Amino acid sequence: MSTDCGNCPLRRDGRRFPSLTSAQVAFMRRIKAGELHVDPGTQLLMQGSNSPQLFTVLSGMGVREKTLQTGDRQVINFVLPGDFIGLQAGVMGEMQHSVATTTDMTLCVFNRTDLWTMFTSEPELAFNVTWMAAAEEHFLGEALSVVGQLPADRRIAWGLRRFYDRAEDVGLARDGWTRFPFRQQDLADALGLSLVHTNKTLQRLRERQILSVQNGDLHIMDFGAIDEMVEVDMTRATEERPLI
Amino acid sequence: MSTDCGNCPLRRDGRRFPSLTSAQVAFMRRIKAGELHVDPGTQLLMQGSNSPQLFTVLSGMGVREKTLQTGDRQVINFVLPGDFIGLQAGVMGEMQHSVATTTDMTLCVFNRTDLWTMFTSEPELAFNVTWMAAAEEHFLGEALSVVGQLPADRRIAWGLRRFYDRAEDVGLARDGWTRFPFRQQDLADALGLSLVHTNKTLQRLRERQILSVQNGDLHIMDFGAIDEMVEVDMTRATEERPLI
DNA sequence: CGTCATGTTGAAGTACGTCAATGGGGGTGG
DNA sequence: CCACCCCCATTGACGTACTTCAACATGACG
Repeated sequence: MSTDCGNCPLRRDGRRFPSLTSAQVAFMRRIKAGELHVDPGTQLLMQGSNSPQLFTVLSGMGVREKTLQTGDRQVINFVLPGDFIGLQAGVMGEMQHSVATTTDMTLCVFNRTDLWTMFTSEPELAFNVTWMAAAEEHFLGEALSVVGQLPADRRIAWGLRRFYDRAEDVGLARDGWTRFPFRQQDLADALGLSLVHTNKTLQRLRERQILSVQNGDLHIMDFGAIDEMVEVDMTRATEERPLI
Repeated sequence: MSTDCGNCPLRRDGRRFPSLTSAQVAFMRRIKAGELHVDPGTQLLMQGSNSPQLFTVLSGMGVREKTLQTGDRQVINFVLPGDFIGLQAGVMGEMQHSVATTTDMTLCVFNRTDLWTMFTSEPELAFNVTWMAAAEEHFLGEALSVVGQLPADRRIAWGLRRFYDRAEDVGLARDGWTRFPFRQQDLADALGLSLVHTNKTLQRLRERQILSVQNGDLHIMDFGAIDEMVEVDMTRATEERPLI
């Protein structure tokens, strides 16, 4: 049974997504091709492939990752509900990274060809797509700065703080706590660190009562300390963010 | 004297930009607010500011850079003719990085408010904006992978090869040669390396007859060797790329 | 002819990576 | 209920690619 766009779970409750006009809801209903449920450990989009689909994550988490020819892996970003994935293939013709799930996941499926329809008939939604691409571009510039310039403890503080904020935005975090269904290896690959060094640095952050990752839970214990460690501006847009 | 959009220098000759319909040219003429000429060393867009303008680079080069609170600097990307800058501020409200010139530069100026007009009246141009944002997102994901996973010599090989390809796309490179109006410090900051190590690594790449940077010129001597060093897929889109 | 910016070089320190072993929890099968 | 395995977290020892410091060289410019 497919979720109705007029009753999208992401737009309910305290989440930071704006509501749509009825015409926009009707449009989304029309282009929604279906719903996809997948298990943990599933490859959704494959590097080098040419997927005709775009997805919006309704629930569940995963990683966007890029595998180099040596087998080195970079986690580009963690994937959370509300994320729109596949735009690069939709726009550029071929995926240059993969998306893999780490939990059960439910996704909305759209056909790539309908993206163009959106630009001609629903400019506000099209603008939202651009907004999201620009937001992701901004995030990646920040990630590049952190990985390029900061030492291990600050990278980790930044990465987990950013994850927490994103989880909070979609109603998945409260009081410093959130689910973190990833391995230390995933975190290491996201921040350009080795597994061993990530493990040891995580331990010291735990001892310093700053944050802790255990049993798949992330606990931010000292927001102030992280703000001081992280050299980038962590202020977030206060406005609602779009969703496709 | 301002350049006419119908005679845009970027769309002439062997450059990889598509031509526009006459309606599109008329639209561009209408929203073009003016032209800006600046000297080397000029800050165009400032981190933390709220510029009401968007720019397309007509000629000249520079850097997009992010300064951390410690003073550490990350060069996010080199800026070349054809680049569209200011979208993040245009879409998200505030610049999170700066753009600075390293040569004389001429830019087309647009008002941010006209971006919305473009989405309502010229969907194809709006789609092009999204295409460019997705392309930049792709580039940054690749940069993150390289900085996160590869050793110094491969980072440099990747960075300079990518620069060469981009320069070639806009007709500024031939036979392995192109202008490179940046300091070693800029390259180091782009790749997350120290100046000293960048210098020594550049020297070894020169001795190995792979590439050389001297007197503001970049010379790619051995494309094949670079392809082997660089662990990412260097294939480029063969289609024409958009320009705003 | 001094000053400034950039490139170059050597020496010394360290944050990080690699290697390798251990331990624990959760499945699965006997 | 135990035995086995697999995946992942943890720990210690060791090596090194990188950073930092500091000095010097070069050319442009006024």
